[in-house]
Amino acid sequence: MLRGMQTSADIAERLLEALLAGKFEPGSRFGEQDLAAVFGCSRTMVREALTRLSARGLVNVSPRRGWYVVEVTREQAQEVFESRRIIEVGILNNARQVSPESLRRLDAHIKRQKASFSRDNAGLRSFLLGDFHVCLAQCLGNSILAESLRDLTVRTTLAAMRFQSWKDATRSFNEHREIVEILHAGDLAAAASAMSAHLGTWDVKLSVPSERDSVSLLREALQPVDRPARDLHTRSVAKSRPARPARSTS
Amino acid sequence: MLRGMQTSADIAERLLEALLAGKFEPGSRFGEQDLAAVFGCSRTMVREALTRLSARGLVNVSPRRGWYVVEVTREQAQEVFESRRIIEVGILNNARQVSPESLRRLDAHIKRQKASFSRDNAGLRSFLLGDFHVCLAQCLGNSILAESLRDLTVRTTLAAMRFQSWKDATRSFNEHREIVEILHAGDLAAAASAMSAHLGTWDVKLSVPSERDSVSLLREALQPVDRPARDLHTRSVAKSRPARPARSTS
DNA sequence: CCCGCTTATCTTGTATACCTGTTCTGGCGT
DNA sequence: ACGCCAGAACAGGTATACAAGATAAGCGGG
Repeated sequence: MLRGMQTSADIAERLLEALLAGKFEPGSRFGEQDLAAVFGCSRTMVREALTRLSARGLVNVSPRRGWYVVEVTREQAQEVFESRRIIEVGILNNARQVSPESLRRLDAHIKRQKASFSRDNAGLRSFLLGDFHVCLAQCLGNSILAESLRDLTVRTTLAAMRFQSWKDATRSFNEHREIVEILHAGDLAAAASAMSAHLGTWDVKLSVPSERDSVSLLREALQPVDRPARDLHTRSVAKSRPARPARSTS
Repeated sequence: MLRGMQTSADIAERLLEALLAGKFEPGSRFGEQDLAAVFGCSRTMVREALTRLSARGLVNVSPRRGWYVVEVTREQAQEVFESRRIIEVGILNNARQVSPESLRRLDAHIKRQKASFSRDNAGLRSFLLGDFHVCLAQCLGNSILAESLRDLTVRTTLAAMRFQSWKDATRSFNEHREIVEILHAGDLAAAASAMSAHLGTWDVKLSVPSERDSVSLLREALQPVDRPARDLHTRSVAKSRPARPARSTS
C-alpha cells in the first residue's frame, strides 16, 4: 500500500510519473477500487486524481466502464511533436541567457540520466529522459510551458509505446548532453537548433511505420508476452477491456 | 438555476467561459454550495468541476476555506505572455497553409466579434476576443496548443483585470481582423509578425504600471463601485475573503 | 454444439452524512 | 472602549451508501 501525503494531487502526480516511466500501456484501464486499495484511500480521492489527469488529457473516462490511459492516434502524435517543437524551440529562442544555477541544475540532471543507465532501471530512465525537457523549460524560466511539457512528454511516451517508435535511449541522452553543453557555451540559437533536431529524429521514426490495420494489430497483440510483471502498482491495473467509445473530457 | 447536461465537464466549461468573459475578478471565491445551488446539482459535481479548473491552473484551493480564482502575479503574467507569444507565433510559423474552410471559420469568428460590439455586451466581447486565439490555433491544425491557449487567454484576462492593463477592445479587434486578412493573402510569416506585435502591445502596457503596494490597493478598493451586478451566476460568489495562503495544485 | 436471451455481479456515477478546520460573534476582562 | 478568548455556525474534506449501467455467466432454444 503506497503511502505518503495522500492528497489527490499526490496520487495524480504518482500516476503521471508512472505514465512517464512507461509503466502503463496506452489503453490500460485504471480501476477506481484497485487504485483506492493500492493507495490506501477511498475512491473519492482516486476519482479526484483521475479527474485531474483527465483534465490534462492523459486519461479518458468511458462512462460506467472506467478510466483508460489515452491511446494517442497517429495524428495526435504528430500534433504532440509539433507542439513540443514549437514550445521547446520557442523557449530556447526566447531566452536571453541561462543562469549559472540553472546550468548546475541541468548538469545535475544529466548526471542523473547517466546514472540511470548503469542501474538497469528502464522506468527511471524513461522518466528522466522525459523529465529533462521539463527541467530545461523550468531552467529557462517558463514554468507554465514546463507544466504543459509534462503532459506532452507523457503523451510522447505513450505514442512511442503505441507505435513502437522507440528512440534509442542512449542517443537521446547524448543529444541531451550536447544541448546542455551548447547552453554552457551560451549559444541559445544553436541549442534551439539542436533541440529541433533532437525532436525531429523522433517523429521521423514515428512516421515511418505504415498505418496500423486491424490485421497487424491482431498479429502483434497475439505475440507472446515474455515481459515479466514490472512494478508494484502496475499490478493493480487490468489490461484494457475490449474497447468502447471513451470520451475525452475537458 | 442553470441547467443543461450537468456533467462536471460542463460546469467547468461554463465557469471557464465566465472567467474568459471577465465575469469574475481574480481572487473571487467560489463557494461549493453556492455553485451547487446555482447549477442545481450536488457539491460532488461542483468539486469535480473545480478540480478540473484547478488542474488547469485557473483556480486555487485554500484548504477548508474554498476555491479562489487565481491571482496572477506580475511575474506569472509575464510568463503567460511569453508563453502565448511562443505558442501563437510558433504555430503560425510552423503552419504550411490555411485551408479555405479554416479561413471561412475565421471570417465567421471575426464577424461575431464585430457583432459583439454593436450589442453592448462586454462579457461576450471579452470572451470572443480571447476565443479568437483559440480558434486560430484550431484552424491551424493544432488542437493541443489550442487547448493550452484557452487557459492562457483566461489568465490573460485575469491578469489584465488585476493590473488594469486594459487593451482597447476595438484595437484588439482590428488587429485580429488584420491577421485574418494576412492569412487570406497566405503570408504566414507576416501573420506571425502581426501576432507577435498584437501580443506585444499587451505586455508593454502590462509592465507600465508600478508595482502594487498595499496603500494603492486600499485606495483602489475603496473607490465607489458604480458597476451594477452583471449576470445571473455572478451573484453566487462572495467577494474574496481577507486572503490566506492558497496552494496551487497540479 | 452454437447462438441469443436473461440474470447476476461488478464498477462507476452521484448524493449525502459526518468530521474537522476556519471564520464569525458575543461576552468578558482590562 | 478596545482587545482577547470562547463557543457557535459555517464550509470544505473525506468516506460511504445507494442507484444505474456494463460486463460476464448461466440457461434455454434452435
